[in-house]
Amino acid sequence: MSTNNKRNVDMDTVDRKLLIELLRDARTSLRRLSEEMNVSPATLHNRLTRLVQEGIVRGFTALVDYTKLGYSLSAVIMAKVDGKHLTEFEREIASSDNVVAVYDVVGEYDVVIISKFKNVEDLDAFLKQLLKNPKIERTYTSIVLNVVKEDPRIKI
Amino acid sequence: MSTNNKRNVDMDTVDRKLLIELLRDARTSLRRLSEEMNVSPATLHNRLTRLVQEGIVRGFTALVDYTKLGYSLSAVIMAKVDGKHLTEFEREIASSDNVVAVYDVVGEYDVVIISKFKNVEDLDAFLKQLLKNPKIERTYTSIVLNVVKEDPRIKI
DNA sequence: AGTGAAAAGCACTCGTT
DNA sequence: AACGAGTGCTTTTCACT
Repeated sequence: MSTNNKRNVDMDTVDRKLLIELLRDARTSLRRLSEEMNVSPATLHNRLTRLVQEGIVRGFTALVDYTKLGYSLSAVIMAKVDGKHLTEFEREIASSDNVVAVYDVVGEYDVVIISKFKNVEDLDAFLKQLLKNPKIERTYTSIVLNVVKEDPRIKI
Repeated sequence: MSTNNKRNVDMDTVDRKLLIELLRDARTSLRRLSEEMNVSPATLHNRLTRLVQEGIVRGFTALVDYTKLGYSLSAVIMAKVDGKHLTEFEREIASSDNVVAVYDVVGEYDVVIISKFKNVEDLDAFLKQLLKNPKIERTYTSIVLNVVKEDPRIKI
């Protein structure tokens, strides 16, 4: 009954180096990279197309300092949810504009939600909306005082 | 004694639209965008340079499906840390290759850590290393069974 | 699957307003 | 601060291997 159809993929040195460089700077030019790597630009273009098609690369984005845009408030919310409705609840919560991450976890709680807000009112409204959901048995909210690190990149 | 020198910045419609488009696709061309927006490519180029200089844009990256690269294990770790050493501890933990996020929170715990691993052994080693740190009074680890959502982009 | 070559597209700079 | 135009890069395609 798992819906997880992900599989690990063969990646050679070229794919790996390409991925590392795009993680470092998504706007870098394939041409310059191709010179460094002693392959043709066309090859890198093909490799990148394949990485995107296979879903290894989900897209390219700008990393933004949200505090400078007024999103000064983050929250880590843990919730215990009625098992029958967990998947539905997660889908619901993941579609929210304020939510950057949703993790299905094991332990005292079932879901961990990372969310961002412009002010206390917005966070309050989000939490109130959440709490009136009858699928939720219990929540624990940690208000984030300081985002020490937030970077989707890990060393691959 | 705050080290938070972040400030909110004036962003007009052009900045905002540029940012939204780069969040959507960081490899998009400024020229095409400039046509959509009825400004010159040179203006967009200047705007983007300014956004980067001001630190609103921290960089550009590829969004990667880490499960497809073998990082099938994530963990949400909460820690209660001796107050005197909190900042030092956070700096330490944030520099780890396996850590994508570190949040300074208020409540029962002081720090929330989001981390990724290839296997149970690596997670185990990370946790053991963490637990032998005398600054830590208490931890709570939630093993992530499923990453429902993980996307640094919020609607701005 | 990788390549070179060519055409189309693009970034970046600078002088002008 | 925004622009237009020019120069040199870059992507993308495609026929060939």
